[in-house]
Amino acid sequence: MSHYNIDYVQKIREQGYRMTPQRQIVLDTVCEQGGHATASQIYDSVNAQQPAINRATVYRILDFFCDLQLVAKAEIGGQTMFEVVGDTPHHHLICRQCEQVMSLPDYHFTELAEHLLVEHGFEADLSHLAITGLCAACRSVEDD
Amino acid sequence: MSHYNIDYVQKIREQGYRMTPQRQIVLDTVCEQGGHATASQIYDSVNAQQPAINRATVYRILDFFCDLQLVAKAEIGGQTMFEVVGDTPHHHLICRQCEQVMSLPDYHFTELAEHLLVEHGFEADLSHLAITGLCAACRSVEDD
DNA sequence: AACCTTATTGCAAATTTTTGCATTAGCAAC
DNA sequence: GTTGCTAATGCAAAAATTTGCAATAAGGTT
Ligand SMILES: [Zn+2]
Ligand SMILES: [Zn+2]
Ligand SMILES: [Zn+2]
Ligand SMILES: [Zn+2]
Repeated sequence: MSHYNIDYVQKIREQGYRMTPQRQIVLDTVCEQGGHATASQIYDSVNAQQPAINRATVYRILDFFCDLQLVAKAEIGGQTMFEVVGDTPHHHLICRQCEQVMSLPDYHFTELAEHLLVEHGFEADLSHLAITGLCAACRSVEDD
Repeated sequence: MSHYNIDYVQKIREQGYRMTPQRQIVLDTVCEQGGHATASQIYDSVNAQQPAINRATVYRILDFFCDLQLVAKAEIGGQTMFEVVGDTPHHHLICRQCEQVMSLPDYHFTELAEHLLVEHGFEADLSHLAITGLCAACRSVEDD
């Protein structure tokens, strides 16, 4: 999952914010991570490359990227995870029993998005939802 | 929002867990709070009544109630909020611009739940979702 | 290239949340 | 009512996250 196809620098500047080396490194790191990573994991990785970058800075940058929707945050298995908002938006179904995490392409939610827009005028960011519940396997066990 | 109409004691015991005075007080407190409250706010309130109850205990109990689905947790406005799962399940639409929080009855999501069940065998807990996006008011401003 | 405005950073401290472990106390069985 | 098993609590320390503030630097302007 790379970010090089989005003009994130422009996206940052056109809102009056600034691009900094710290932000560049954090963004690169989140991208390299590929899947989901916690803030702490991302900090560790950033720290390994650039020990001078402060922990608070990394946390603030992750927050900032979420606001700009360059990065998505979701609670998965009791942990807050970060992931680049890439070219393939997706959602997750998380089993509360076996903790399994399934991924799901986002077209399943277009109907819902449409509904929220038409009936509530609300333009939902359905780019990375984490929904908990019981997976098929765990459901059949519960039926005993 | 009261919990006195659910047999939460049975729900706890039938899973092999125990009812304790600490759990009783935390549950009462979450109910009294009415709407959403952070773990810290709940601790403060518990602490005011029973200073002997430890902070870690309150955090563990909130987590426990979430697992049992007596309490729902959701990220709202950048904060993790707790709320009793009452007799009227609902969801929230949170505007990323003006931070406004709207409530929504849960029947809007039955279609989605159905879909996830039929196509993915996944029984979603759609009891308290928090969806971010842009509200109608903020959308019309952006169109300028 | 020098200058200005103010967004961003680093630092240190505060706050919040999690964790390991010894002790306590539910509650089921007798 | 006593006993026994083990879930749950308190405590203290660790880890994670947030915050206030002075110093720094991005990037638009001259
Ligand atoms: Zn994901
Ligand atoms: Zn499962
Ligand atoms: Zn709610
Ligand atoms: Zn709004």
